[in-house]
Amino acid sequence: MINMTDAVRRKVKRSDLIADQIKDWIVKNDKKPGDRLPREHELMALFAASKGTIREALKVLEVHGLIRITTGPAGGAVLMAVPYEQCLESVYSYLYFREISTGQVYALRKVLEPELAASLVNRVSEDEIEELLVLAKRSHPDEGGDWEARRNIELAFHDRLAELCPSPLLGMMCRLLNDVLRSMVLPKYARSHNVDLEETITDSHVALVRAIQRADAKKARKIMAEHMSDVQHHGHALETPVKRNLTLQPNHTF
Amino acid sequence: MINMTDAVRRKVKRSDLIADQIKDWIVKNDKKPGDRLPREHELMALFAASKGTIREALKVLEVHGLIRITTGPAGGAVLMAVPYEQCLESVYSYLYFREISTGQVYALRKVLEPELAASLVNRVSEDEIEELLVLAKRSHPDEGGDWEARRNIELAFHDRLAELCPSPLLGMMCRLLNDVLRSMVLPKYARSHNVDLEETITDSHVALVRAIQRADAKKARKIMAEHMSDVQHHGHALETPVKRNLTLQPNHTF
DNA sequence: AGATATTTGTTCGTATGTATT
DNA sequence: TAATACATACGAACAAATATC
Repeated sequence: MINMTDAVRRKVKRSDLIADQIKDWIVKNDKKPGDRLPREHELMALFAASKGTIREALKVLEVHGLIRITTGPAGGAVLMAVPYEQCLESVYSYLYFREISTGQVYALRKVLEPELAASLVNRVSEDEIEELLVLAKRSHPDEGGDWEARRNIELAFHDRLAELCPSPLLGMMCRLLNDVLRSMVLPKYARSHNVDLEETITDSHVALVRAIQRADAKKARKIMAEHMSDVQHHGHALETPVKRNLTLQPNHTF
Repeated sequence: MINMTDAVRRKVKRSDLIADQIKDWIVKNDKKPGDRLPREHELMALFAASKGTIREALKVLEVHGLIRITTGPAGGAVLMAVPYEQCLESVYSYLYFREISTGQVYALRKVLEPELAASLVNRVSEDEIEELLVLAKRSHPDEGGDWEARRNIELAFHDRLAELCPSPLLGMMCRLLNDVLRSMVLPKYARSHNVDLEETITDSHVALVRAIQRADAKKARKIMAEHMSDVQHHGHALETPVKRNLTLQPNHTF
């Protein structure tokens, strides 16, 4: 049965309790990103705890990505909108001891990406359309680079779509799947240089951007659905558990 | 552009670096849930850091839910599969400063829950079928309890489905949406005692379990899709941003 | 550019609590 | 019950970073 009390009961340490108290303080005082938390010494007085304990409590918020701590005068803990990477790191930890197959990832992308595509209609500027077009064309096999680099560009295109998504939840889920694909599946991917498929991919991307530009949600959803079928059939061959990861690799830049 | 180096570069503190080193140690030594990490003193020697720094590093892993630290002899840090609640807490932090509408939540459930239903075919035991049936019937308006209690039972049914899902990713996403609904949307929900709808909901749940029992994936998907349309239309009226939360409430038990 | 004040970061010593044997 | 091995908490001192004058 659903029982959250176990998770809550596990918080017996003073630092964990104080972490929750600080969270309550944030909600209660309606603090926004950029606002500063009280200083360590003030927190020590506020919650009647020693420096070490307060620091452990702040560490909890910092690990969640809720605050950034800087030294020096005018330093301290400032609130911030949690960056996506922090969320990803937690989800990676969650998935580490669970078996994921490539088929499961593709199955999810198949239903989520079409929704993503449709959600972007009337939501992207002309500049962003242009940016997407450039990115889409860069994944064409004639553009050079090796096979893996082109796959990364392809995923970067999907990442950009997710970033532009007006629904934070949908955007997060799509980026999540992209990252799982990138860091866990791609390295195992058989290097099957299927040029026909690669051209189809590029064409789909371009057609998709055009549909979004024309504000044709129905067409955008359809193109993405077909696109997902294409890559699913290709990737489905390797029905293997994905490689596991705990730390984020800084290889995502290109 | 996608640039993970910022997130990585932010880790300049010794404790964060050591946390990553411990993660690498876990992956390298192929440690599994239940295995123990070296003692504090050994870790101090291994990574040449003081007690406080090691403690902060362990704190990072503990916040992610990757280890649980117990006191006493034979105590210390033991590895564990990250509980779902820990993942949820991170996602809550991620969503805290982002605007989410109820419509976005329902739109996602509409595409994910049917997949969840289909994924359960041939994956649940007779005992679990029986358990689901009991749970399904408990949400009937004749079963007593107030409106909110019945909504919670309804969500508990969906939670159980997600727990049984063979795909960790899909299961996690569905539970996530349930929790967002429960803790952020339900409290605002107009108490519209629509008895007809409530009976329809119970019927759908029962029919769904029967379809799963008959291993009829197509029917299961269809029933869930219609079910999602029903509740979406009802909940869609309140197109408001959802209430924000940072700490998990232990109210989920009933 | 350099000194200084302010704030976090790190370390140590010690005392306390807690679970095992 | 007592001895133990360990984590937890506190306080004080010092180190490092950084904004400001």
